Amino acid sequence: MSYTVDAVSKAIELLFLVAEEGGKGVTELARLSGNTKARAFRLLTTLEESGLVRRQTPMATYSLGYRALIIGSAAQAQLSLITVAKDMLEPIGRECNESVLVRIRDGAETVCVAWWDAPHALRVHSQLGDRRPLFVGASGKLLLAHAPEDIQEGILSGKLERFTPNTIVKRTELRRELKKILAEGHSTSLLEKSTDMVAVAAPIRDASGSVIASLSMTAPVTRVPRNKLGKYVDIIKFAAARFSASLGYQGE
Amino acid sequence: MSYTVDAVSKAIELLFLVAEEGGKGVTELARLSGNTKARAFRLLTTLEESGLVRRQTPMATYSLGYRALIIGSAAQAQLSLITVAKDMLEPIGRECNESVLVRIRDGAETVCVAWWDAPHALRVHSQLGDRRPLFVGASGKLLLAHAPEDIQEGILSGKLERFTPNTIVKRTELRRELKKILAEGHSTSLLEKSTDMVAVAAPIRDASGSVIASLSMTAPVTRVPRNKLGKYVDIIKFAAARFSASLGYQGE
DNA sequence: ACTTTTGTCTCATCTAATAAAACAAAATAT
DNA sequence: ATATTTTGTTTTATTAGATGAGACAAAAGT
Repeated sequence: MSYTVDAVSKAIELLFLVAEEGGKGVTELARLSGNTKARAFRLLTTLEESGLVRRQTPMATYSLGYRALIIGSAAQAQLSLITVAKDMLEPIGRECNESVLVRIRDGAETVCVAWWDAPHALRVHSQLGDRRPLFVGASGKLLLAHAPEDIQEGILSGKLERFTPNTIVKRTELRRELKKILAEGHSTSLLEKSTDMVAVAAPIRDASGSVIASLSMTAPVTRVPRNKLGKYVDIIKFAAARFSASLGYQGE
Repeated sequence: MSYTVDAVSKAIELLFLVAEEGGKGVTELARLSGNTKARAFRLLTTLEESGLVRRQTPMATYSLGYRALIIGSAAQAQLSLITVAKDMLEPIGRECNESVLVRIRDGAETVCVAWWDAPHALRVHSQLGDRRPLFVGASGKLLLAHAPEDIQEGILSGKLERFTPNTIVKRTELRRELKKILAEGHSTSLLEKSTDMVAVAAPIRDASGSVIASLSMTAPVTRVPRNKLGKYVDIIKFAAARFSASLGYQGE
């Protein structure tokens, strides 16, 4: 028996459901979450009372509330990864003269948690909360390479969706790529996610030494052709090491 | 009997407590939240399992987790106030050529939920989640004027902390000011919160007509002396009206 | 080495969350 | 308009499961 309170787990599950799919009613949320209508109603009412979700009348459709926003900003202040990123990302970006961002793994996806946009007219526009699959792109593959076995197996046994001609969709090839990423300590992407972008990523470690995030640079291929990518590998790897040091990582 | 689930309310209360005071242990959180140690432990373990909080070992100290961050970014996407602000704030700011921001009321405080920084060397630096009391400054007083009676009474019966010589600390004066704000449809602040800033605020209304936020402009008094403030009143009032219209407000 | 304080765990008790079903209020169809 | 379906909301009796108290262990402090 684990030390968790079922009603709370179910309520949080419901909160995440509302986060993913805002604007749904009690009946649908109940169905999607596998709760009875009565339970879903009571849990949602409780969440509403706290301000985490709010009910749009009429028709009682639920979406996230302002308290969720506030919790999010408090999290930004408490997560050292984010506070460090706030200080370090801009200098790193200026060094690259390209957009840089920090992504973490959330299940089988990566999420952008911090970024700095390069001041070019043509640039990648990133945003807090941007998601993408774990197996494409420099940071995706990097985080996949450092993910627990079960996550890796989950990805490798599922279908690998093709985004561009360069997307790695063959299992064996992806496995080889992951091995290479671990050996070299960085990851690159040439037009894997979209046909005009390249990227470089390196691991960010916390005090315990485990990889908690990726630091990546991404730029249009027209500005950074593949033979010029090597220069950025060094910058990003070194910057990621400094980043890790700021988080208390002692290794090398 | 209200339709809320007690365990869930208590868990969320604990989540908010962790948001306010990160880095505390089970015993202290239990004491602060009025729960038994066993209950606090179980609730925190449940929150931890969901990723909303995380436990720093050793010493089991709790702080917000990445899921809180993710929920926050989802909330930004779902709250129309925020999405509208993302589009409208920059043009409004450029029109003023000063920093502009949107604040909401949270209990007896205001919270910054969106902002645009003017590109001056000397500028107000705002941030998501910035808090301040409800009775000082242009947006504070504006939101107080539109707050429910019990909130107003709570503020007016408590102590009004002085921040500058210009802070309104007399009840009767504050009451008069609130009445004036309601009558005129905007609010101003001359050096009330800090000795070098002035501000103008106007109400943002949603489709139901209730005031849900304030739109304000704030600038150093050296750039906007008090006799030049009138110009901004018009800009901000008009901008707030457009803002409200974007949120579905039909009135005038 | 001792004391205090912390986090973790067990267990019997009874609160309080639950499912099911009735109800009401919309929305949709006829 | 009226009937029908689908929604959200409320009640109630039942028993699952959350609870408080306190034991325990592992640190932290003295």
